[in-house]
Amino acid sequence: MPELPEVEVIRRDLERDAVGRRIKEVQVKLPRIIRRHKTKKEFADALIGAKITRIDRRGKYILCHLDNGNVLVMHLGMSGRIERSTGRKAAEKHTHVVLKLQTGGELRFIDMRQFGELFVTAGEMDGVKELAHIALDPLADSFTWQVFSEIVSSRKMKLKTLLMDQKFISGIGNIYSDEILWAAGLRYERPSDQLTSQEMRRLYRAMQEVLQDGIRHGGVTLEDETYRNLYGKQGEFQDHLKVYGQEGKPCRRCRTPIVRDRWGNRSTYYCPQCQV
DNA sequence: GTTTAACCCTGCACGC
DNA sequence: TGCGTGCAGGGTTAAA
Repeated sequence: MPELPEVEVIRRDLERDAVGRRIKEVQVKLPRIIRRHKTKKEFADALIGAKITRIDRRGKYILCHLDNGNVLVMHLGMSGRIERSTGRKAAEKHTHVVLKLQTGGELRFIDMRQFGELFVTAGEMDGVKELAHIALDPLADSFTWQVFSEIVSSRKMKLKTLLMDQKFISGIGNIYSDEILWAAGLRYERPSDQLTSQEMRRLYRAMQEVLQDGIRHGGVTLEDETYRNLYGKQGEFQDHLKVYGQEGKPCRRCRTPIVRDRWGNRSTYYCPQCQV
């Protein structure tokens, strides 16, 4: 569920609240979450005593840079979240990893569906090798209209597949891809190499605007309430969704009922009238 | 190169 | 009440 905007909201929270703090103790309650490591000890030893110096984001991955040269990489999967706690409140169900901080308090990794993961790796000059396949961030300054245009037009893929493919564009998932395509007035199955230059510009602008809007509204918290920010607050962008989850409701542009298609094993929502 | 399906997982809704 | 089934979905992988 967490996509680029939700992850960015958490990144900003962590930047405010975790940078400068030292990790005192690491508890791993579910080894599956640190599946890239052979043992809990290997994971914990790479973290204990280290100070968090910077928080970055690469697509849907959060990168906590440490003063020992390591990087703690976190992916929230579908239902993961990170909670800042004083440590006094009992850990809620599905709390799988706890990082206790030297100055008090702790960071808890909570994930009902266990698709999320944490791992520690050596930081390198040009990033983290495990994330080498993750494409440029669509909100990065270097992700220009020209770069986007080249990515889209040089492939023959359905637009939604392309938007969601982390190798080409990072951070977009099922919810935001539907919203971006609605904002651009384009159908999810349109071949990426057959857009007019006007359509291409609309798609680029829609991508930037929808993602920024998502961040501004604190991300999307659906009815399952799995997504919260670092302090447990829900997002508000679900109240601004134009198509995702809006099946049968009138399109905000043309009043035509929004349609839901089963596409692969995902749902996709669109307006059959104004998305062409 | 691109598409499709299966897999991982839990909670919930639904039908019988 | 209780059981089985299907669904939600991100990323990876294998097969088509």
